[in-house]
Parts: sequence; structure tokens; C-alpha cells
Amino acid sequence: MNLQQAISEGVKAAIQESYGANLEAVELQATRKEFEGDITVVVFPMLRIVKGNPVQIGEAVGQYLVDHVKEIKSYNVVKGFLNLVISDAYYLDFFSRIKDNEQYGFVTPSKDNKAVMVEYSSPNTNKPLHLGHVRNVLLGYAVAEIIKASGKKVYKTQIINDRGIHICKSMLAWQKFGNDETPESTGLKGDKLVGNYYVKFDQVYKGQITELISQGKTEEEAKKEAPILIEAQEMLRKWEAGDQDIVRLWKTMNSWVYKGFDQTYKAIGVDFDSYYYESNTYLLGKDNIEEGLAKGVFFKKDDGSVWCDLTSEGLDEKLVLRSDGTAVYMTQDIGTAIQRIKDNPDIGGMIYTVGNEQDYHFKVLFLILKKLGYDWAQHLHHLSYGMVDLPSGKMKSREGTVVDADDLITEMGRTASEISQELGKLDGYTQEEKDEIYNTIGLGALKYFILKVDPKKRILFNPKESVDFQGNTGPFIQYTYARIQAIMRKAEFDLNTKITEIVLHQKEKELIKQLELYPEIIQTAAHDLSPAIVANYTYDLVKSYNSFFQNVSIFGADSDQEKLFRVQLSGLVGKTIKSAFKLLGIDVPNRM
RNA sequence: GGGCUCGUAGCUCAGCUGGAUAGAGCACCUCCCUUCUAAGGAGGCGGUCAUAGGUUCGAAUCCUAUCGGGCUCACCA
Repeated sequence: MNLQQAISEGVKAAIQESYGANLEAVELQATRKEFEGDITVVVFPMLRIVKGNPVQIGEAVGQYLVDHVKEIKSYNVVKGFLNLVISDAYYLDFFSRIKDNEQYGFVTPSKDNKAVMVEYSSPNTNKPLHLGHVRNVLLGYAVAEIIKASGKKVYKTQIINDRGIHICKSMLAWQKFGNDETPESTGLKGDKLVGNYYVKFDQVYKGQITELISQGKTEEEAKKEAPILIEAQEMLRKWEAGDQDIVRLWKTMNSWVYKGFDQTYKAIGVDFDSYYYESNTYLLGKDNIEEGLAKGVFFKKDDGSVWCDLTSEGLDEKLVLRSDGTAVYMTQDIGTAIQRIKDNPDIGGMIYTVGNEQDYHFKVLFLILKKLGYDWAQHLHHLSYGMVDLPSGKMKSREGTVVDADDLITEMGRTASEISQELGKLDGYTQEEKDEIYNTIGLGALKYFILKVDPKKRILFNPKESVDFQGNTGPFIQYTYARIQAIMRKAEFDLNTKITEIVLHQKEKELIKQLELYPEIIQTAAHDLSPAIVANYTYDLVKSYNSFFQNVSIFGADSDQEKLFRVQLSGLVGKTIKSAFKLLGIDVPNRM
């Protein structure tokens, strides 16, 4: 039984004894800083069951708890709030229990638990990754790690949009204007090279449109009749027919892109367990439509198109198969979901990390899968996130207003290096060591900046001002960690000595209370699919630590026991920071 | 127009299933580097929690309406 439970039981017993009433639930909260105490019992809800003055009830309960619960040292009542002071012994005991627990806060996965599949990234193979993908990838990866820590097996996956007209556009432009350029011949990253031809296509296309308009066509006609577009459409038809030359070109260019993506993923520090390619999945789902028709979940219109009627759920009718029998987006997604469960039968649920412009699509998808009767369909989640806006407005790849992922990472490292050099840190290190640390700091700033915000909110990203290094930022937290490592290096005495009797400083109690929350934080973050909860928790912990650090002398403590305790406490805070940041995919440097 | 979503300090954001005087950082002003890393700490200034109603002992939080921003309502993906 933990302390909260002990208090709850104590309060119920007190009410039973003093008033003969049966209390169902007890409301506890952390005591606000301005009052004395650690845990507060809210008396007001009890008034429904017990008649009387809240202050008197509080007094009675408080006295009972001091008498019957050994961890409670004293109490005070302010209005309807009963503040309880917890004994130092409780904190010391708790501290020594978690001190050497490397897995503190983590739940080890049990075999009975169903696995969760987390999908993220979902890139197109016609252009490089940009800032929007960065948010996607960071969120997906962090959520996967958090769920893992909460005790479930996780599969990380991505679906790659490797087919369609947009891919043909860059292929065609390369064919026409590429002069057999390759990543090797140009020294360009493969995804960048292919992306350039996508841009090239658009330039030529636009030129042809203006020309057609000057010849008297309307804009709409011109957009449809531009020769290069017609060629691209023809290419897509050939690809679908399996034309060998086209397929070979497609494979070659895609392989360039994948190599480029891998570099970017590696630089960001994310990985995947499996890959799904749309070129394989776009024909999936048709059989499932047949099943759905047989079950009466879908219906066929006179023209042969197949629909799902969702009007009873307050939505529209949704097309699931075209009248010519070909698949739409929804068909594929139905098929892919079912395929994934077939591939990994231990999956009990899936999480799709996709921007909020697709909220409606996923609402419908999940509903359809439920109607088809799959039990895992109860556990599908759309990890929906807001756009990343730039001060100049929305990012548009065709207009060149995107922030490229690789450039961004380099830029962050450079900023970190500038600030670091200005402060004169890291003197006496080799350039290589420095660069690695700068990279860690720059990436930490970027990742934390994105992850600390509630996923569903839009982010305004200003690349010029770059990312801050003070306050609620990644580097601030990394800095605290690095400082703790300095303390650990300095501490030369035996860290395993047992702490017996010391009087706790208020700042130390705050820290331990903060650490106590960690397991719950992981569970909540896993439940809400929100890395922001972990990020903000870590910041709070660091704030408490810094306050302790400045106000409580560590090596200048009065006794060896105190000194030892403070070093141990620092070490534990450091471990927790590292552990929490690992969930966010952020590294911590030992020095900075 | 229908649906979804966001609106908290000048700016960027926290605020758990309703609880005490709404919290941080940046910016601005005061202090604190002979002690473990000043990318730090202590304090000050700054709020009609978009607006108006409602629910109750108690609302930033729940409900309704309104205003404002965003997204979405394709036989595109």
C-alpha cells in the first residue's frame, strides 16, 4: 500500500469513527507551496455525506491521521483544506528504494499485453523531408517509446507513398532534363536530387500553362492540357501496366530517395521495425470490401460503386470503392490495417501519426473497421497534430517555402556551437568532441521545442530566431544534466553507504516529491499519447533541482551523511532526466 | 453552410478526472559568480483565462450560444 492509499483509508476510517458515515472517495492533491504540508485532503466533497463545519471535520480527520498513520507527522486546516505534513523518514525510505532502480518508472512488458503498432513519418518519395515531417517523426517516435515504457510491446512502422502521379512527375522531369545525373555524379543526397526534379517539373508545367493561356485557353483548360502533365499521366498508366523501363527507373530513383531518408532518420535519431509500401498496399482492401458487402456493412449503388452508410453515426455516406472497381484512399487504408494485423497477430491496437487535416478520414476509417467487426478496431488512435507554421505563413513545397529537415538540423548545431563558443565552454576539447556535443545540443533544442507543445496545437516556428537555449528548453535541461555529471565525477566517496538519520531540507523534499510522480507521468503520457506531458514534467523536475542546487550546498554540507545524500539525490535526478529524455528521443551530454 | 479543433501575461507555453490568491520561460527592472558549470538562482512588473449565459459549496476546466483563427466536408492521396 502506498502513502496515498494509506491516507485515503485513514480518512475513510476517521469519518466512519467520528461520524458513522461511509465515504466512498477521498480527494488528495499536492499542497500548494504557500501552505505548510505535503499532501492535502479536500474536505468539501465530504459535506455531501457528513453534515458539519468543514474546518471541524478537517480537524477531526487530521488528528485521527496523526494518531493512526505513522507517516503523517502533523496537520493544519485552512478553510476546507486539510494539509498533512509527511515525515522525513517516509521520504528517505522512498528515496532509498528507488535510488538504485535503473528501471524506475518503467513497467516491464508482460506477455499477456497486446502489442501496439505505431505508424509515423509516411513520406512521399518525390521530395525530401521537411519540418512538418520532423514534427511527425518526433511525435511518433516519442509516443512509441513512452508506450514501451508503460509496459507494452511496440512495433514502429511507416507507410511510404511511393507511387502515384507525383512520383511520375519527378521521374519524368529527370528523364527529360536529368542528363543521367545520379547522387554519385552530383554529390547530392538522393532525396534532394529527386526533389529538385519535382520542382523542375512544376516550373516547366507552369511555363506551359502560361503559354497555353496566352494562346487563348482558359486557366482550367491549360492546367489539364499542358503536354508535360499529359506525359506524366501516361507514365503512371505505363507504371501500372508494369512497363519494364518505367518500373526500372522508378526503382532506381526510389532507392536514391530511401538512402537519403535513412540519413535523415539517422541524423534525427529515429528508427522503424517495418516498412509498408503503397505500391504493395494500393491493391489491398478490395477483398475486404467484398466481405463488408456480404456482411451488409456496405452497399452497392446502381453504377457499381460501393459505399458505407454512416448517417446513423452523424456522418455522411462514404465511398469505399469506385464504380470502375478501383480502390480509393479509404480502400487501401482498410486493407492495410487488416494486413498489418495478419502480419503481426499479437497487435491489439494501432496508432497513426498523421496531421490533423486528416481527422475526418481517420474517424471514418476507424468506424468502418469497427463495423466490420474487428475487435482490435476498438484500440485505434489517430495521433493528430497541428501544422508547423512559419512566420511567413504556411509551408508549401512547390513554392519553396519549406524548411528542409537536414538544413534545419545543421543549422541548430551551428547555433549551439556559436552560443557555446561565446560562453567559452568546452575549451580543451578536440574539435570532434565539440562537434558531437554541439550536435546533441542543437538537436535537443529542436526536439524539445517541438515535443513540449501539446500535439494538437499549431506550432509557430521561427527559424531566424532559431530556438532558445534558456528557460523551458532542451539545452537548459541538458545543461542541468551535465552539471550533475560534474558533481558525480567529483564525488569520490562510497556512494552506496546507507543514509540513516538526517533532517531533510525543504528543497530536498520537493525534489523527492517530484521524483515520486515519474511512474504516473509515464502512464498518463502513454494514455494521452502526449510526449508534452513527459517534457513538461522533466522541466519541472529540473526547476526544482536548480533551486536546490543554488540554495543547498552539496559538498559543503554539515555532515558526511548529508553530503552523501545530496550527491545521491543529484545522481537520481540525473538518471531520471536521462530516462525521461530517452523517451523523447533526446540525448544528454556529460559535459557542455 | 455542416462537422472537428484552437483561443490563458506584450511573446512562447503549462494548468491532471472541477478545488485554496491562475503558473513557468522570454522581454523589462533589482539583486547573487574566491564554493560543486551564471545556458543558473532569488525577487519585482505584467491576467475581465475570447465574450455572454448556465450547472454548484466552488468553473480556465463541464454544458449552451456568440465572436475570432485553423482544418475538413472529392469516384485526389
